[in-house]
Amino acid sequence: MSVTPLPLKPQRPPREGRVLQKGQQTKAAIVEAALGLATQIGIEGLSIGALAEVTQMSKSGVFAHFGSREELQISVVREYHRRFEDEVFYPAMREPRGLPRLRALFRHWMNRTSLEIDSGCLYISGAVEFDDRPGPVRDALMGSVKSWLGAMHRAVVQAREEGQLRADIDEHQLAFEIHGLILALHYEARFLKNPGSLARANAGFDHILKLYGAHELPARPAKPTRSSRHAKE
Amino acid sequence: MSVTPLPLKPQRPPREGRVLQKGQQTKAAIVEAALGLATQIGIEGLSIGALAEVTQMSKSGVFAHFGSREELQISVVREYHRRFEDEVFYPAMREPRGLPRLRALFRHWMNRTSLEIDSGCLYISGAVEFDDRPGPVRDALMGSVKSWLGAMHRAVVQAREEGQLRADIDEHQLAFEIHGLILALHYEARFLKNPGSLARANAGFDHILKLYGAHELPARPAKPTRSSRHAKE
DNA sequence: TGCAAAATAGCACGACCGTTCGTTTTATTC
DNA sequence: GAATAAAACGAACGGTCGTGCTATTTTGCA
Repeated sequence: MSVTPLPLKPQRPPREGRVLQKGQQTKAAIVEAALGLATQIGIEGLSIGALAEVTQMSKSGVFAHFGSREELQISVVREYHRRFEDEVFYPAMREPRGLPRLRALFRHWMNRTSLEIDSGCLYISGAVEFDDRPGPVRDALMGSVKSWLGAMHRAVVQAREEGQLRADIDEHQLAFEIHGLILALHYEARFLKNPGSLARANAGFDHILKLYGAHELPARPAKPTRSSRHAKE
Repeated sequence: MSVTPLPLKPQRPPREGRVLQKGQQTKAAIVEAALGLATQIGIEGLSIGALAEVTQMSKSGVFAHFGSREELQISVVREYHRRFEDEVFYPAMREPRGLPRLRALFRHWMNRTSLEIDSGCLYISGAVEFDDRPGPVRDALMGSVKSWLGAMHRAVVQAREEGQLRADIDEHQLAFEIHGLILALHYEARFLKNPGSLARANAGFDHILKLYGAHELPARPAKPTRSSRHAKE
């Protein structure tokens, strides 16, 4: 009992040259379906049975690709993160740093959120589902959200460094208020079905920029800008 | 089969004089426990079994008080509504109409939300759980939320009528942004465990008032105020 | 104190859940 | 083609769920 069983046959490592795409292919299809399900009924609402029905597979067939429901949930979170990056983060990063990039981040975020009025947002529903349920799913979710909010925060910092925002602002405060606009949009549009929420979120962003913006201030930056520090451009 | 079965004994209506408070008493205790459970794991997470365990009753004993899980959920929503009113709405209504009352509404709302960082908010988790799940529970939830947001909106309108806010504002816009602050607070404090969220929500409210406030404007109201229309005070 | 009604318990049901296991089908390599 | 590994299946298990039925206990009033 306490003896560690030795494998009768030496366990050869899986061959490296092997491509074996069929498995990955259906796994991707399952994750795709799971993502659609999860955004509508929540990550916790995901069930192997329902997923098997959608993908026309057997329960055990679906299950085998993940080994556990939790691993499936994590895969879904990771896939959502990847898409969020592709749709919101990377496009905005092509804009010049500072206010243009901050505006682009918000614009793409709004675009995605407005689509998610119909489909649901995993970062919002997930936050509610896992706000006091520790575990690897929650960790994955928090990691993704923090990485995104961190990107927003960085954009605010850079905009201030460029002298495009008041020098005395708290960047976290600005990011917090922007986050609130997105959350209010999602809440009032998706749950309450209030029309006009989209316009209000946009107007809110303008209000924030009006309050924090350096429009009235002279063009001299109060702090050394990043471009001056790096002596480029 | 198609014959409507007649009751062998004539069904007498329940006696009116009977008081029988024991039932209502344990029912209230069940709802109390259910409320605690629901704020933590969600309305959909409520289960008769778990509730029976908490209240030291049998499943069927708990069940009998409601007749269905859905009715239990509705009772929980109603109880939450009642407490929200008692804790946030009524205290604020004792303040004079206009800006003082608006400030009080927000202050009490903040107080409750900051407590709910630990316990959870039914209006927020419920919105996520029922945003595309029609039915009586969702209706009850939406009714409560709308009634509360309506009260906030009314306070904004009155503050403008009193000349304490700019005359050209959109009251829905202001209410929307305030709602966003609360949502961001709940998200960042409860899920992300970010410290300082409370202060940021408060600062956000001040920013909104600074932007919309009539501080710089002369005291002449641009529109007839409610008090002048009613020629009182 | 007796009695009817209300309140609660006990039990079983069908449905669905995640998971395991042995088997069968399919895909890849020789 | 055969050989072999990967992938998918099907049935079953133990568990929890909401709910329906029938007893039993408790309650409140005559």
